[in-house]
Amino acid sequence: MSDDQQKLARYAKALGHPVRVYVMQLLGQQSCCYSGDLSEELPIAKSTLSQHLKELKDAGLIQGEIEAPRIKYCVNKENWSEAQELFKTFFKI
Amino acid sequence: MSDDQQKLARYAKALGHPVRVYVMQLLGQQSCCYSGDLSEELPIAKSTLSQHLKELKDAGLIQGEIEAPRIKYCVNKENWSEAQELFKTFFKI
DNA sequence: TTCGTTGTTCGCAAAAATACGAACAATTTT
DNA sequence: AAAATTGTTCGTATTTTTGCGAACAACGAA
Repeated sequence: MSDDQQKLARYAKALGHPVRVYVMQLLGQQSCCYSGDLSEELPIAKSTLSQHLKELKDAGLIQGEIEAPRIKYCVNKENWSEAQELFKTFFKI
Repeated sequence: MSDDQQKLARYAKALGHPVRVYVMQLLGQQSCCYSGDLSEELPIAKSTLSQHLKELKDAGLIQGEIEAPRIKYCVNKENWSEAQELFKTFFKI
């Protein structure tokens, strides 16, 4: 069980929920977003959304920047690239 | 939250554990494998491994074929291709 | 038919994920 | 300073995941 397999599993796990996939896909289209934007579109409680964002942050896929009184979320490009590479290799693309 | 996002999340979830990534990666190199082969290489109980294989089977990523007294596991090519496409699009490769 | 091999299923336990509302904190607006 | 906005954290409950050993089932071999 290699290090890359561990990392891939970690990223996959973070993407293992529809809400989190949705968020990442949105951040692919528009570079940033705010929790409030998401909250309007998604049928979940704010606290639940916050937890999903935390999961993505903990996995390293996104990062938050304070822009008072809001928080601007963006893709963590470095880790996103890593995930991209890992999945690319995994699927032998 | 689209259907594709649901599917992607489902596949990602199935790949969200190192053991399961390991199994899929092995099946990428050699077309098939037996539970016994994996059991020797992985530091987990047979019953635990069996559960992980069931997860991959339930997600549609692998399929088992009886080859008494063993079970031959292979990649489910159709679903694997689907997953491949979904991730490809997701990562904009 | 009895034994051995292979792998699943069962029963259990502990940990993690999911989800919600209420309370809280930080900052801006009034 | 008071009120409004934004989003996190807390407390709680439910469900799912992970893991093990023991028991079981299916089949081939002796």
